[in-house]
Amino acid sequence: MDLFANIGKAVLIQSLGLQKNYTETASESINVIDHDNNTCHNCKYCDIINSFDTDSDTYKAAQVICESCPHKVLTTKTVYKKIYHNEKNRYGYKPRLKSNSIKLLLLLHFYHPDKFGVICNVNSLQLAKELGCDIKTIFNNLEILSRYNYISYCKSSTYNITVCLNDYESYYLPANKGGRGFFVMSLDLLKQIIQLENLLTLRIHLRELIEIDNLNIKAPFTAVSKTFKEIKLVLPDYCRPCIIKDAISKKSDIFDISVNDKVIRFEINDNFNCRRRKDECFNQYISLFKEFIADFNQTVISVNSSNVFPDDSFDFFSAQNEKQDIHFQFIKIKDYEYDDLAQLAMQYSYNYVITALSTVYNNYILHEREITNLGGLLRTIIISMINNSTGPGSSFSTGSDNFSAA
DNA sequence: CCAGGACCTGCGTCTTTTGA
DNA sequence: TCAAAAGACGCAGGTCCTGG
Repeated sequence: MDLFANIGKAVLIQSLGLQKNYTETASESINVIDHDNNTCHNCKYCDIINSFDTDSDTYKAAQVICESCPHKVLTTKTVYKKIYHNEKNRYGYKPRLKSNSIKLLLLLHFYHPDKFGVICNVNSLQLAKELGCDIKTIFNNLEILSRYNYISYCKSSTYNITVCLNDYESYYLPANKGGRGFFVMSLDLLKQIIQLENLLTLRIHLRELIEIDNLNIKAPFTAVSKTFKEIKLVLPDYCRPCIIKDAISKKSDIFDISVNDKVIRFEINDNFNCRRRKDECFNQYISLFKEFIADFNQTVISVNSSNVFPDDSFDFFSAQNEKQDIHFQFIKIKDYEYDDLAQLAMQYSYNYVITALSTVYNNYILHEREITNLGGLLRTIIISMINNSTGPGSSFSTGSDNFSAA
């Protein structure tokens, strides 16, 4: 399982149920020419503005002249704009899902889908274990997800299934090509979400997570406030305030929820603020890799001069066994390649990347074979390690990986 | 297959809000 | 201020989900 998964917002919102349509009046202050002052009072064009019909050519001509008048005085005016919100138009429609279907859909995203959204040979027993439900429930919900067009799936053996996340390719499209963005979910957050038993609690939590994520694009946000009315818009009709109250009274580690009067405030626990968490994590990985490479190159110097080999759990120096007097090379990594390394570590864990790097070292760098795309090469190696299960074990139980899932 | 529970719908009744 | 409209609540009964 991956440590982070990208989940399309359109799909997620459809699964939670579309918000009822509503209109919002937005106000905006704009600068306009103030004709009600002493300089204007003796002007012909001001007189026209005040007396002629706004549609007339004379009025429009006067407007143009006023616009470039050196004596003009500006004032601010508030204008109101009606904004229509229609999620069905924005995100498309699929039927609203129940608790286990939502959780299963999220969970599937963590089994490294390829770029088309295809996930091969997922063990359904493991899915059941992750969700804490019966395997029958897994198959029942796969059937529901498939019937509602969220996924396509088939059994590849008694317990293994192969899945395609139907809308996966649209997750990464820009807005003008129909992309609606994706939510970056950490494995930790998923585990918390799975703990939520009440369906409405689940829906409200996911909605607020998306909301905070959307706000985070512009500036860092840690809390949102909602009225009961606003929450009701995203829930089925029968959800009266008392039912919502009941749903938000269920404790979770994700949000600190406080209610006063008619406003409910959702304060997110920093550990689950994924976008911030991800940036932090990304930077930590970059410095970790830089540190590793610097240390490694130091080691190379002493290995080449003294022929004393360090304990090397990642097999960087295994070539010593095959050939005496080997001259070990430095690893040179460009700045943008560190970004790729960090990206891979986020997805597959630090240890996988270092193990893959040792393979590259032995097969490319020592043989002075040219590497055109280090990131791509490492990814290919990691994927084949995962498929053959020869990787460094479970990606979230390794010691050097302690901040990736914290 | 089916019992039991979660989730949802419709309806009567009561309360609050709206707007003339 | 008051009546109509909208909202809230609880209940009965239906549908869907879960797991033996």
